[in-house]
This record gives sequence, structure tokens and C-alpha cells, in this order.
Amino acid sequence: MFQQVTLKDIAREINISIAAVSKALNNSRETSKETQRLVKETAERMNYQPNRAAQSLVNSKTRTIGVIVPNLGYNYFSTALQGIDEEATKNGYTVIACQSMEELDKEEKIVNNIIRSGVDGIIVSLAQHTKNIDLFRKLKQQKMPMVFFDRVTEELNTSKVIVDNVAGAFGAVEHLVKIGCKRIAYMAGPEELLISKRRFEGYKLALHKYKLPFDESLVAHCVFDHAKSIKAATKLLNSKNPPDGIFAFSDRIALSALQAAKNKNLRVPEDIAIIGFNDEPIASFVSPTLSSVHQPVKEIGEMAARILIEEIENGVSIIPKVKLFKTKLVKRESTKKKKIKTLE
Amino acid sequence: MFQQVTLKDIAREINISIAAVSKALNNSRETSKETQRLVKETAERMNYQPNRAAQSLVNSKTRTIGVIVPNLGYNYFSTALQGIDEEATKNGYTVIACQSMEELDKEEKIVNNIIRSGVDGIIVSLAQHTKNIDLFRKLKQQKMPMVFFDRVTEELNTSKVIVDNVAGAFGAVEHLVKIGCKRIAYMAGPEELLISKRRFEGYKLALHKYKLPFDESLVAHCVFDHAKSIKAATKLLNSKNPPDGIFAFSDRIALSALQAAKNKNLRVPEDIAIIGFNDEPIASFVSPTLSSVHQPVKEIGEMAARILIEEIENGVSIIPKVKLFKTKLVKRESTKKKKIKTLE
DNA sequence: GGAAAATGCGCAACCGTTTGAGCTTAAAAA
DNA sequence: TTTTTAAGCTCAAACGGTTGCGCATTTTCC
Repeated sequence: MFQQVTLKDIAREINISIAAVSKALNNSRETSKETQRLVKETAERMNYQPNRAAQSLVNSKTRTIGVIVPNLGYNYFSTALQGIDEEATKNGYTVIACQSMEELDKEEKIVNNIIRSGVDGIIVSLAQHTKNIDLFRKLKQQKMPMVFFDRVTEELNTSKVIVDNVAGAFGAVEHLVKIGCKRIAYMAGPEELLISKRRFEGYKLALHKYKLPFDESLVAHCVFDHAKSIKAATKLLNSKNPPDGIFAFSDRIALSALQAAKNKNLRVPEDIAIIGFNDEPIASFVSPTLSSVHQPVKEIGEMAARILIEEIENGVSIIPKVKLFKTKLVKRESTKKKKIKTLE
Repeated sequence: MFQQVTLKDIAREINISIAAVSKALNNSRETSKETQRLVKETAERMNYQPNRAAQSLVNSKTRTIGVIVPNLGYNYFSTALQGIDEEATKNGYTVIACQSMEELDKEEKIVNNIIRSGVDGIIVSLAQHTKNIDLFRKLKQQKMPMVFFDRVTEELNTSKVIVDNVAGAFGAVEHLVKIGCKRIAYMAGPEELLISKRRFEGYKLALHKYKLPFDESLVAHCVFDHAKSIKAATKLLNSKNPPDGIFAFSDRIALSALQAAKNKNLRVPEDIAIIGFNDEPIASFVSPTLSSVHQPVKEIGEMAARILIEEIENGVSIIPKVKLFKTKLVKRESTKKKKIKTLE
């Protein structure tokens, strides 16, 4: 490792017991103000840094939190990680970040690995097809502090940080309706994903409110693969009765839709309006710029960390905290109002 | 923490000393094959996980590596982190990731924090204006294993993983020349950045080779700020003798240039060709798609981790390893060949 | 002024693991 | 059979902290 001065050194320096030094540094009432001052001063001067391993060993705490996300390369997750990292650092915790690469077995391996490396708690966003909730269920039983965010599961009653996906989706679809779309498609995410289902609900609610018929054929499920998503979008656009608006599960899928539209020489938004979800930076860079449903991702990360640290320090409560953030509709070129006639 | 079964439990279970259990698990010759088998079997059955803190304490190794990058939100760094994480995991190390947010004092704080939390080594990409090399110099003196990547410094003789920035830049500018550009601007990064200087060298080399005059007024230094970069690009484009090609330090800056061109209703690449650096995913999404100089970012991360682990396990060698990766020119729409007349 | 209470410090055990130095027993050499 | 050697195990110290308890010493109170 990289250890130099220990309690022993300080103790020797000022002719005092190791125990006294430790207590002085921890402001124990068993030491005098004067000793505390002297000890702290010496510690500072000698540049003492407590050995974390030793501390961990005795109080069974590592001040480390583990983060498991599907892919650190996704802007969404790296941004969330930023928030987590910031909040953790502020509270004297360090963050271990791992990615499941959307693979179930890897997720399991990582979780085990991260646990054994001694984290005090974990923050998780589930892999795409996660079915192995059992692992997390077991952890929960063992009272491991645990917070899920974004990719959460209903099957586990733990703390969660999410956005109101239903409302977000509703707003997006409502927006499409208001700019004149009559046939709105939903390019969903993987079927297993709860957030995809939730957005589906919001989609249907909006259709219902605006008395648009729900058409099963306008729903396409996508995996996270640009090429495949383009194909899915193309299929939609090629159908006998194609949509005039697409609500996509994510910006990435929306971009695939955009590409598909371009390939077919369709104008966006005139021929087909497109709106995504997440409001990743790329949304403002593409052409046409992409409307999207904004999530306060960094805040979500911060909140997840805050809740986790709370659980670590005060114990896991029986009633988990669930924090719901609001989304914000961001209108851009890909959903500019259609010609007047649609305003009828 | 989260500890259950210890060596003691195993020892009790099979009526053997703790020491014997430890040795058996570590395949010590001081234990019989038979005991080893039995111990391992029992350990497996009882789901034993060694307590890392205890191990760290005794052998002064944490099997943890620290990564410090300017910003985890940049695709470049999160991709590198992916590579680092993968290689680290493969070797039984865990990764602690931190971001300096391009701030010097934060970088210093983070480094200290990460060190005291007991990492075995660090992988660093420097913050924008880093002048505080002293911190790292001290670490080097103390033989802390350390690998720099991308944002490296010449002032420190440590292991490094970088791309051939000069050649990469040269290739990009050469490409601009070949499609017919006569006045090529360089939108540089922050002046302090070595990689920006290197790309500047490549830029000048290419100009020289193709007998194009070097014009100081065609060089603009940018910080990492979209709005400011747009301004810088606009200024270039508004000059009396504007460029017909722009080589940008990064894709992000290239995108700012693209935006500036659009604002002025210039056609890309007809009026102004633009090429970036890094080949981030966004380059293929913007319109026109952006040519760029590709870096094998994930491999860079992997290599950095590999070298670091080597240093951790075999000691820091006097002659540091320097690994230079090749870049690859990726031609896209933003540098499509100009009209025939320029091919003269 | 003397007993009781409070203050400040040191002793020693403990967290879980590793590791060299014995120690015991059985096998090999004399 | 006796001695040497090796194999296989246990003991105990060590890593660097934390913490309950006991012991002086001082302060408080009657």
C-alpha cells in the first residue's frame, strides 16, 4: 500500500499511549482538550493518514460504496455516476464503479465481487434482461444497504430513485398530439424493462385522453443496438399505415428512428415527428435537433448516494425511501409544429 | 461491512487451526493435498469470502486501483474507464473512479483522498490546467505505481499510454489538403495541454509538407465550453480571409465549429470542411456526419491498467513503459471531396 | 480535612488474515 | 534400533487501528 506515519509514531513523538492518540483524534471525552490539540497538531505536522484497512477491520465499515450500472459508456450512467461520486466524496466515501455490460452473469459476478471487496452499500441500475433478482433479494435479507435507480424492479421492496416515467411519456405523447400527430408509434425498450413498461403506460394514457385509437402494430420493441433499431423503425415507416409521430424509449432509439427516416427521405418533423427520452447532450447536436424528455440525471445520482449513505449510517429502514423526480419536456426541431391544417 | 464466515469458522468446522486453513487456501506446501482439498471444499460450502481489509492490513496491498480523469461525462473517459475496469476485473482488482472536473485543487484533493483510501496504484489523465505536477512528482519519488494516459505531462518520467498525436493530426490535415482545402485552421485545445501542442505540431508539419503557409491568425485556442468555442469558430469564419477547412482539437470543438458554420449558413464541407479528433459516437450522428481521428480508447484504458498492474506486482521499474497507439483517420461527410476544380 | 466523584490516561483485547518459528509424528537413513 | 529428515500441523506475533475497563490523580462537596 502506501502507508507512512501511524498512531504509534504520533504516540512515540509526544510520549503518550497509542490509545490516547486515537481517542484524542476522535474527540473522545476521555482525553483533555489540551491533549487533543497537541495530538491533532502533531498528526497534522507529521501528515498522518489513518489506515483505512485497519479502521475497516475494527469497525466493519469501509466507507466505500459500490455502483453497478449496465454501461459506463452511456451518457446517462456516467452522468449519474458523476452525481453519485460528488455526493459520496462530500461525505467521505469513495466509489467503486462497475458495469454489467447488460449481461446477467456478469452482473452477478460483479455484485459478488464488489460485496466481497467490502462495500458498505450498493447503488444499482439493473442490466437489460435481469431476471436474477434472487441475488439482490438475498442481499436485502442480509440488510445490505441498497438503492436502485433508473432500471429498477418492482419485485424488490428497496429504496429507489426514479423519474415519473408515466408522466414523462404522457407529456411526450401529448406534445406529439398537440403538434398534430394522429398516428403515434412507441418504439419501446427491451420488454423486460420496467421503465419501458411505465413509459408504455404513459403512452397509452395519452392516446386515451386524446381519443386516439391504440394500435398494437405501432409498438415496436427494440434492444440497444443501433442497426437493429433502425430496422425496427424502418419497418414501422414502411407499413401500409405508417405513423406520423414516434415516441422513442430513449434518445438513442430516437436517433435510430431519425436515421431510418433520413434513409427513406422523410422530413422530420413534417412527415414524421420524433421525440426521445433522457435529453442526452447528443439531442442538441443532431440535425434536426431532437426533442426529448429531460431527466435530472445528476440529481438522481446524488439522491441515490444520499439515501444509500443514510441507510449505511442509520441502518436499513423497514420502509424503503422512494424518490420520484419530475421530468421536463424539451421541445426541439424534431417536433416543430406541423402545418396549420393539422391545427384545425 | 458485510462479513460472515471467517477462517475461524472453517477451522472450527473441521477441527484444524486457523493458520492451517489459511495456508491450505493459499496452497502452501506446509499443508497436505488432502487438507487443502477438504479446506477448499468446506470454504466453498460455507461460502467463505476473505476479508479484504484484514488481508490489506497484513500485506499492505488493497488490490484496488484509482482512476482520476477530468470528467466522467466525457465519452472519451468513460470509454477508457470501461477498458480499465475490464482489465482490472480480469486481474482481480477493483477500480475506484474519480473526476477532477478539470479543477486543480480538486485534483489534488482527490489524489490525496484516493491515496489514503489505500489504492495500490493510480491511473491519471490530467486536468486541463494542471500545473501541480509536484504532487505527482512526490508520489513518483515514493514509488507509487502510476500510469498516465491521454492528458499526460512531459515533466514526469512515468509510464504513459497515448496515441501518436502528431501523426494523427498530420493525417487529418493532410486529408483536408487532399480534398482541396487551401486555408486550414486549427481550433486548438487549452494551451497548457500537451496533446494540443502535439496536434499543433502535426498540423504544422502537414502544412509544411504541402507547402501551405502557416498563418498564426488561423489558430484559435478553445477551452471546453460549447458557447465559447462557437464564438471562437465564428470569429475565424468572419475574418477577412476565412479558412476553408478546420482541424479541431476534439470532436466537441468540431461540433462547435459545425454549429458556427450552420449559424452562418455555410455549407459543410462545400464552404468549409471540418474534421475532429477522437471519433466519439456522436460524430456519426450529427449532420453532416463528422470526420475524425479515431483513437482506440478502450484499448488505451486496458493497456494503462495492464501496465499499472505490472508495476504494482513487479515493482516500479526505473525505465517507465511508454505505449504509443496509432490513430485511424475516419472520413465522413464533413470532409467529402470538394468540387472537381480543386482537384486540379 | 476526608470521602466521593470526576477527569485523563494506559492496558489489553479485538477485528481477520498471514507467516515464520517451533513442535510432533512418521518415514527414511544409518 | 537409533538418528536424521521431512511432512504437516499449531503457536503466536504482526498489520494499525478502536474501545471498555481499571487506575491514578485531581476536583468537588459536606
